[in-house]
Amino acid sequence: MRWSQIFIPTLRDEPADAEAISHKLMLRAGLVRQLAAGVYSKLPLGLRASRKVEAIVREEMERIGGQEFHLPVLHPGELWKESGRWSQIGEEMFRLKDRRQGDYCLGMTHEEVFTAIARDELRSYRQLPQIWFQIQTKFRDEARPKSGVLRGREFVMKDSYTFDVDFAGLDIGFDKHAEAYRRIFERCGIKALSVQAASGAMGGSESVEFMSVSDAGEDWTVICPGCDAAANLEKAVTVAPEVVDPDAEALEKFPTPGIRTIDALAHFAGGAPAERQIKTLVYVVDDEPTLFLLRGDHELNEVKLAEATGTTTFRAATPEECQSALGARPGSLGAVSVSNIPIYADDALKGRVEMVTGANDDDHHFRHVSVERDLQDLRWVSLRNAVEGDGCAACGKEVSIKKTIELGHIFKLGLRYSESMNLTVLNDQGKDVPVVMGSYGIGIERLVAAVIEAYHDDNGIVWPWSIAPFHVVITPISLKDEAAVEKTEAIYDGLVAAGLETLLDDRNERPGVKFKDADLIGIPLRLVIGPKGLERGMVELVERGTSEKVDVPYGEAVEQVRARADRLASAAPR
RNA sequence: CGGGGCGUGGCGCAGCCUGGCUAGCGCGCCUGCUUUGGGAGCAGGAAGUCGGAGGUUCGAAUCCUCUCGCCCCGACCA
Repeated sequence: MRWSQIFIPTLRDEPADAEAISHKLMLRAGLVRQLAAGVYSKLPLGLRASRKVEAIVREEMERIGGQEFHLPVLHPGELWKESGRWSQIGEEMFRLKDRRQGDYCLGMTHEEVFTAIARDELRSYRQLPQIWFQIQTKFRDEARPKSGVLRGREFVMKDSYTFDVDFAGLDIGFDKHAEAYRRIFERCGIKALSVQAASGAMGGSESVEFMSVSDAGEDWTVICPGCDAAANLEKAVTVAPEVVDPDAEALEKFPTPGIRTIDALAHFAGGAPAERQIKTLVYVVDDEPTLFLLRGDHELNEVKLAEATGTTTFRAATPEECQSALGARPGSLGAVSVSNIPIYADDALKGRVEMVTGANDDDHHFRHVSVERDLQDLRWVSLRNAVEGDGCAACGKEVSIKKTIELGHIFKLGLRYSESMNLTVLNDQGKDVPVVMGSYGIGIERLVAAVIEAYHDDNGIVWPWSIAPFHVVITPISLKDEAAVEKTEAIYDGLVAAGLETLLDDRNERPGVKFKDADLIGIPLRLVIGPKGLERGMVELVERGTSEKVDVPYGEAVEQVRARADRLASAAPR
């Protein structure tokens, strides 16, 4: 490909609207352009990179027996009403009406459609297992699109679905996907952690996320350096460093005028540091006031709250509701002697004595509180967010908490969709049984962006070989010397013939411009052909990643590039 | 949805508070000449409904009202 024949609108200035590095570079290198919030057009270079990722994904899906489909993006609302998600999902779904006022939506995921196909076509356990996948556009009306294509409202996803007659089959399909995903990310050059995750509204029993550590990420992942375990902060259960309490004394109420916060009480004479306080939070759970107790310096995790209570219908109580439930307003709330309200307590409070907590009497607190002595009917659960310094629940080693990009997510759905949508097959006993499903996704553009987050320097993108939109860029220093041009063309033809995706920078630009652009768009190998070298019969081969330069004889150029290419290509697994 | 910020030639910005000639600057773009190993120089040139609507005023990019869009923080996130 000649540079003059491919549209690569590079930008000198940093786009004002971009914050994330990958976002800036995707715009600057002419990979994408924004159409609306969270909606991006792929330009030729961006499309080439995406296609590389898609090809890897496709190969690995086929390796585990996946069969490629291509489903509609326009879905009848009826289908989503069957699964129940038409009403479950809120504003995140793009909905529309056809001319007859029928409900439709744009697919945000494809469980419903794949399940409908399976329901219509699968009759017998003998047809199972099936692994079905597609690479298709999804639409999600995100509340806050951000960071370029990292969180878009329209994006391409590889989604796949497994159909099995039993849960043992699901486990196999799930493990196959985990292995395929591991290979996909590795081939893309990404170190992806597999992370225990909350299933959310997706339903199902188990889910694993594939995370890439990056400041541009939006998820927090708790990582244990000892046993290699990792979990999403939403789910991670860790052990707080032990606190040594003094001997228990008798419960005592004391006045705390104007003290409303943990922090204020920590600085109040006669108060206590945050880790010696009990934080009492009141939520309305399924219309019932409910207490949640945490150590003063710990944060409530609402995903865990949902898990503990078994419902997603909850909200923080208003001050008025606190008043009517406990007799005091926020700032003076506590659980001492409370018995008519369900109380969930975070594990970190177990066995603690000499604590301070609200007295359910405005401007008063209790001190010398012994948790197990003074609080009744506690339901012990993990409620808090893990924090740095906590110990791994498995091996005890201190965990770290890192920002990560969610590249993939795999779910054991179980019977969630087969039951609601009536997908059954006959088993070997001739009995109708619901099909056991799994669902698995990888965001294509997000993966491209994550690669850029991981592979760039001050001058631009540094593509790994496997995803580079071109392998080699030829940079002629001058187009004036006809003999040099002829030699350049000969090398170009040779590289193309050798099967290398080669970009010939035939633009009549000054060398500096060409070098800058070549670095910016991140092509792994650059071949510089200029008068200086040609005088000596040499051309210069430069590696983008290492900046390593070698002079190679003109006559060996194609061969040498090929050798270098083979080395770069084999550095990543195939 | 709460909070903050920003919309001025293709890109990056100034001007706005304190209203006033033909709305500036850098980059890019076009033409010509010179140049050509890390974003060239000179000369000439094209290009802007100042996001939109309404209002105040003799006069609005500038003041007021409404509205649309985009970015960031948070909430949310199959």
